[in-house]
Amino acid sequence: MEIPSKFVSQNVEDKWYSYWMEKDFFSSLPDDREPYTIVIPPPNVTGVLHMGHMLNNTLQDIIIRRARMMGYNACWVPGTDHASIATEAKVVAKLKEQGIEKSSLSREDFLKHAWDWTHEYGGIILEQLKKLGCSCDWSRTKFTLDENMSASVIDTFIRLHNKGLIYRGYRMVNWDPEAKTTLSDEEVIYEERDGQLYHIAYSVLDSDEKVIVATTRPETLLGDTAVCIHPKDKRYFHLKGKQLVVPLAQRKIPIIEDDYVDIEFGTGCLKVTPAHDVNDKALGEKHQLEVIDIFNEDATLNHHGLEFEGMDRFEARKKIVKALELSGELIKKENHRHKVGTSERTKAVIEPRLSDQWFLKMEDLAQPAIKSVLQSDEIQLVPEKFKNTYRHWMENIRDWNISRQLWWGQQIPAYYFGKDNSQYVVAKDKATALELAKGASGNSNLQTSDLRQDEDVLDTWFSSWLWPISIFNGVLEPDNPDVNYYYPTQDLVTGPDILFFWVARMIISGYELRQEKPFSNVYLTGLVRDKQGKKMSKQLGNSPDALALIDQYGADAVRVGLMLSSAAGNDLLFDESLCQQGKNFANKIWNAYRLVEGWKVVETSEMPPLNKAAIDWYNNLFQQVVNTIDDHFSKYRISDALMTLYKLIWDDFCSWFLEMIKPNYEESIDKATVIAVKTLFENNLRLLHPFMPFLSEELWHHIAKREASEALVVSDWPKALSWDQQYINDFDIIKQIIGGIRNFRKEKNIGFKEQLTLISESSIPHPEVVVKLGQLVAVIDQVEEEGQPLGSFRVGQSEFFIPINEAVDPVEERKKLTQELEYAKGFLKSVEKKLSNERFVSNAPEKVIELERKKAADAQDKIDLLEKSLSQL
RNA sequence: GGGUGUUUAGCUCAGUUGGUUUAGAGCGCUACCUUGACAGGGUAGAGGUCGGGGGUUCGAAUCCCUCAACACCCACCA
Repeated sequence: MEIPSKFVSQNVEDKWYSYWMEKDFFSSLPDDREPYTIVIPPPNVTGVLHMGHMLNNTLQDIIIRRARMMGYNACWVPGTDHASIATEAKVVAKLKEQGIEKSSLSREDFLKHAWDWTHEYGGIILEQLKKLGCSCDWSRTKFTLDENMSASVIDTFIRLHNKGLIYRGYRMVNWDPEAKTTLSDEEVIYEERDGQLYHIAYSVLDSDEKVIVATTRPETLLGDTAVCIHPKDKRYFHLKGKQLVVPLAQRKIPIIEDDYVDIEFGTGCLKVTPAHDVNDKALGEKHQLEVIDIFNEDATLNHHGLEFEGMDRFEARKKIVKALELSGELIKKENHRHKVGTSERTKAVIEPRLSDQWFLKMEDLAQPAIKSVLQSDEIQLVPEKFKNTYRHWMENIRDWNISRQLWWGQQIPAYYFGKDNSQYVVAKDKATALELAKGASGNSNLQTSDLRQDEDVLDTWFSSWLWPISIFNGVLEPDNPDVNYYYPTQDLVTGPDILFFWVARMIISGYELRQEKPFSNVYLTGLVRDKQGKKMSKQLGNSPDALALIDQYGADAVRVGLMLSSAAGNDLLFDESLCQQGKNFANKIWNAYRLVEGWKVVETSEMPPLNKAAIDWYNNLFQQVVNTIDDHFSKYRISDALMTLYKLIWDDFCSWFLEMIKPNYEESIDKATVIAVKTLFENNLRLLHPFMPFLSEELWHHIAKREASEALVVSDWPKALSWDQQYINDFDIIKQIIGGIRNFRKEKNIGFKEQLTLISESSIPHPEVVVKLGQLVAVIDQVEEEGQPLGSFRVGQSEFFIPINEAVDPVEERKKLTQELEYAKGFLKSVEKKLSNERFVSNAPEKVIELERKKAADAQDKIDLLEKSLSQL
């Protein structure tokens, strides 16, 4: 026997993955079967596999492998996302290392570098997913910047623009001065920081009076165009209509009144800087104030910055505070803790900035998406608790800023022309744009060179929101066979952190573009956290190396480790010991196989009754478990499904079933039993395959030599049939009996099998309890026979004793029994109290009362028994 | 500031419309057994006033109120 005593995963993983790929088990084409489709949440093309990916891709693989075995046309479409900001930031950083500034490159040259980068590192993550065992249809791999995918994005932009849903607006946006781009609200992270609140004196024009204004950002005073007071603030009544002088800048600005101002905060005076604050912008518009933008795009001061021109904003702040101190206009500084918006990607402090941006109107688009999740249940969120979050966001949805000042992505298909580029048209290419522009301007002499395409690209999410449609080319060819067959998909598995960025928007685009939901179920995983409870992420660097884990424990073990305790929507505190548990499990199964394989088989002998009983029992138990597991799957309780299987295999199959079947040392076993055991083993492997694909496939081929068409990956998921519960109940009793006897194994020095035989051949004269299991008969009697009690066992809630010829310590036994008796009496008392409660009897359902009566009767029986036993001790 | 959710054994979590739960699982722990499948395996056991307080009910981990801690989301007050 050369089978190693431990399961070695590495070779097995490579072997079977390439086998599956070679035999083309994962790819899918439309046929007459029912489709089961999952689209992968596309990871960042230059990303590396982390725990979050492992978690949600394992889930998807489990679901799709089971679907495949259930006879669906399973199709899991993989792909990657261009992740405009993140990738561009990486490319810029890399170029910087080489001494190249982005600003020194043309758009074309930069994109060339970006593509080089993508080709070099892109797809690494997909290779890593293969290591994990992901059974994606790799022939369908998509990238959000593929030609067709980009064309789909442009097409959608044009379509929505022509519907009047996309518009251009001069808006306050989140500006990342580091990346020199706008960020969506979702990409801004607010951090608590200690700052200072500066009280600055503004002189009232033609008066000696000063007005004190509080601000956390003194440098923006250079862009002040008013100071605002509350109209009912008595302290400042006399200032109404007057003008102030901005310190340093010496500009004259008006005092305006607005009840927006909080009288209580600071000094009750608010400096208004329309160019650099969202609220100030609103005030500015209301009161028609001038807008003075004091920053360049990298947040250094521009020509409005006086002598501070060219300085970085934080540098300028220091200098300006100093200058105000010198001039006596800085009245006081106080510590002030406030929140500062930072860029998710570059960590730079974001700057509110006014600029031209493209927006998508969301309110109307959101309606079908609200309905399908919250009213019609066309789309199920798992777990349901996310419905509330979803509702809250959708009902307060704001227009989506879809432009980004980047180069890496789909360039916005808007073409400007005319005087100062004041006009524009939207078209899929320059030639079409030219025609449109000629029409729009009435100038038929326009040339291609008169058109200037918008410099910005579209938000990455504006391409990924089309993902379930565009990967089947359903945007450009809405009627093609693929999209008609695969769309809508079944399940989406992703993290709750992108419920809005992505999930909600896919639902919106699905209804807008195809009038149909993109998927039926959304399984939201938890975030993977480390032991300290911190979110695991690349940025924090606390994520364990996913591939190292696979190397160390094996892919199957890591999959099991991740699944073991990760209920949907609950965060998972990742602990490597779970992988060890997975590895132990793999090893256990491996060795169970070694045991079976090592048996000496005899063709001639008959199957002993005990084996027959055990096989019947396990068959029934198996059916019950299949039903349970299917039920767990239908509720997306993957973790529970695995735990159920884990217990079936470890406890019932290995610890009970195989122990009963296994021949004594040096003895042989009949062929019929071995065949039956191997069939049961195979059934176990079928259930196991989605969770542990490599190990299960390996053993599947050890058990029998099989053709490709018979591989486990494409075999049948066990059908959930009915079972005889009596078998299972009876065996539970047998287990308890044996458990009771086993305690005395040492004294008796007999094996497991003899124990069973002992029971089955027992010839106690007046049996009070007889349990039948197939042909196995356990006969149990109370201790009133000539023998001394050797051991006790419980059946249900009753305690019984087996007469055996060895004595137990009577003192210990008495103590134990007395304890049991007191407990039983207490219990009976509580039940009787309940039963004597009139309100209970008159109100509780018949079923419940019946149950209580039974409890009482059982307890009484037990008390009688115990008392009898005690008196005999 | 607004919202949502979580709080059950040492750890990670189940507990489905209040009633077969005198609260369960896995891991861990303790004791004993076992060296011919399994540097492991088996059996048994300990361990929880279900975050605190109040209420509804014949009956509450489960429903209501309140307080506390934690997490996340949204908005962002100079």
